[in-house]
Amino acid sequence: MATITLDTRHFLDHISLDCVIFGFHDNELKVLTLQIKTTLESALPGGFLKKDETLEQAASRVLKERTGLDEIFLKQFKVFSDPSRSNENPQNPLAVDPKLPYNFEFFNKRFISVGFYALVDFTKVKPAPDFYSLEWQWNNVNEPVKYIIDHRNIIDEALEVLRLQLRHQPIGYNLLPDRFTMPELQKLYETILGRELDRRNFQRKIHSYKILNKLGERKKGGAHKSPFLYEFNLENYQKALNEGLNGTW
Amino acid sequence: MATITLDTRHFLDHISLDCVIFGFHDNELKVLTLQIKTTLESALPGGFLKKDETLEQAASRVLKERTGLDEIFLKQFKVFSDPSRSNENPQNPLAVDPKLPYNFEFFNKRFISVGFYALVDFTKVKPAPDFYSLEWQWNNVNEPVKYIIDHRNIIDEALEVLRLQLRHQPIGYNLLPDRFTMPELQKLYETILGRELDRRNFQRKIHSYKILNKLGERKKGGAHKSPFLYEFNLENYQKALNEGLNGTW
DNA sequence: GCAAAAGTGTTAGTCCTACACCCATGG
DNA sequence: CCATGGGTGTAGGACTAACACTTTTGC
Repeated sequence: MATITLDTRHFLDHISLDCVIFGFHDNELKVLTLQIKTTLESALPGGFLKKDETLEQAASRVLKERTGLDEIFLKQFKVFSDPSRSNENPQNPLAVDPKLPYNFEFFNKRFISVGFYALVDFTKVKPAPDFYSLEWQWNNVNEPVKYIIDHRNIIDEALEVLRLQLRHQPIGYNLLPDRFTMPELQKLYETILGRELDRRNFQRKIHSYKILNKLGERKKGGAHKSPFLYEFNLENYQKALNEGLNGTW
Repeated sequence: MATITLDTRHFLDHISLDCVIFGFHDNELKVLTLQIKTTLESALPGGFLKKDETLEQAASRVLKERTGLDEIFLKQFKVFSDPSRSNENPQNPLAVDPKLPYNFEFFNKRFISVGFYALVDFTKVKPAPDFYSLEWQWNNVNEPVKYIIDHRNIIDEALEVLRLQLRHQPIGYNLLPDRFTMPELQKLYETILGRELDRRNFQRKIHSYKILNKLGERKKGGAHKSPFLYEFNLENYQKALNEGLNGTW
C-alpha cells in the first residue's frame, strides 16, 4: 500500500477544506472517515487549495483522489474559522505525530476550513490509501464516535443542511444504486430526517414529483411481496433540482 | 473626514470577507456600497480576518466599524474562491491606484472571500468614512449598477439565500424600524420575493406566526385609512427563528 | 361624497394526515 | 395458511388562494 506524498508547495496557506461524505447502507446514513490509530479518534477527509483552482475544484479533486468518484453531488455549506481549531491544537493528532511525512511548517498554522458535503453511492466507493496511511471507515452519523477537533460539529452541521435540502430538492440519485425500490428510497428519507414516514403518503408525494421511472421488474429474493424497481428520471430530476420542490417533510 | 489607516500586520493572508448589507427604504431593497470615483463602479464593503478572531467576529467588527451598528442579523452564506477574483485582477481599482495608503504586498495576493449578508435598519445606519475615502451609497438591488470583480454575483447569491430564509424564518426585525405597519411589512416581503402578495392572506399568515404585538395606535399623517402600528414580539420572534416556520411564500 | 387604502370575512379547492383493504411471497 | 411487507384507495381536516364587503381618511 503506497503512501501518497503531499507536496505542500502548491497550496495556499491557512485554507483547507473538509468533506462530509454521506453514504447509505444497511438502512443507515454513514459518513466516510479516517481512523487515527494512536487515539482511536475519527477524522474527516480533508484537503487543501491549490493556487490555481477554486474551492469547488479542490473539493472535487480531493474526492476523486480519495474515493475514486467523479461527478458526484458536492456542495459547500459552511466555513469553520474558530482560531482554536488550528493544527497547533494538541488535540489534533496530525500535529503531534512526528513520524508523519509532511511539512510541519505548512501544517502548524491556523487553518480556516471550508466544509463540503458529498452524497455518494456507498457501493461504488473504493477509498484510496490515505496520505498518512490512516484507515478508512464508514461511521454511522449518529454513532457516538470520538472525532478530532471540531469534526463532530462539522458533521452535525452538514446533516442539518442535508435535511434542509430534502425539503427543497429531490435527493437519492447520488446516494442510491441505479435501481432501487420504493421502500429503499423511503428508508433513505427516514434516515436523513430521523423519523418515520407513512408508507402510502410517501409514495404519493414522491410520485407527484415525477422524478421516477417505474421499471417493469420487481426485486426478487426477499421474503414477502416483491416491490417494484425504480430508477431516477434524470431529466426531471435535474429540473426539480433547479426549480425546487416546495415539499413539507 | 479622517481616513482610517489599515494595518495589515494583524490579518491572515489570502482570506477576506465581503458584506452584503441589506436595508429597506422607500419600498426598495437596497444594498450599502462604496462608490469608486475613478471608474464609477460600486464595491461591497469588505474586510479581513485578524489572527485571533473567527470570521463571524471579523464580519461583526467590520460592520460595527463601518456602519456603527451592533448586534444585527449577520450570516455567512458562501465562499467565493475563483482564482481570477484576486486583487491582481486589473479590474479591481483598489489594486491599481497607487495613491491609496495600504500595504501592496498584502493586497496583491489571491483572496478567498467569505460572503456575509446583513439585515439592517436603513434609518439607523451612519456609514463611517471609508478606509480609502470612497463614498457610501445605497444601491437598489435590482438597479443595473456596475460592480467591481464579482460583487454583482455576490449580491445576487445573497439575495437568493435571503429569499430562502424568508420561507423558514421570520424576517423584518432587523430591516424595519421598531414600529411599523402591516402594509410596510408586506412591502418588505414583496420586495424581497419580487412579486405581489394578497393583502388579506398576508395578514392572516403573519398573524398565525404570532410574532407581532399590535399597538393601540395607528399611523397618522398619510392619506386614506390609517393603518395600525405593530412591533415584533421578540420572545416569539426568537423562538420562530430557532424553530423554523414552514411557510410557503 | 369620492377615491384610495386598510380592516375583516367567506368559500372552493388543494394538500396533508391518518387510516382500511387487498395482494404477493416465504416459511 | 399465516405473518409480513408492499400496492392502492378514501375520508376528514388543515391550509391556501381568490375574492366581497365595510371602514377610514384626505381632498
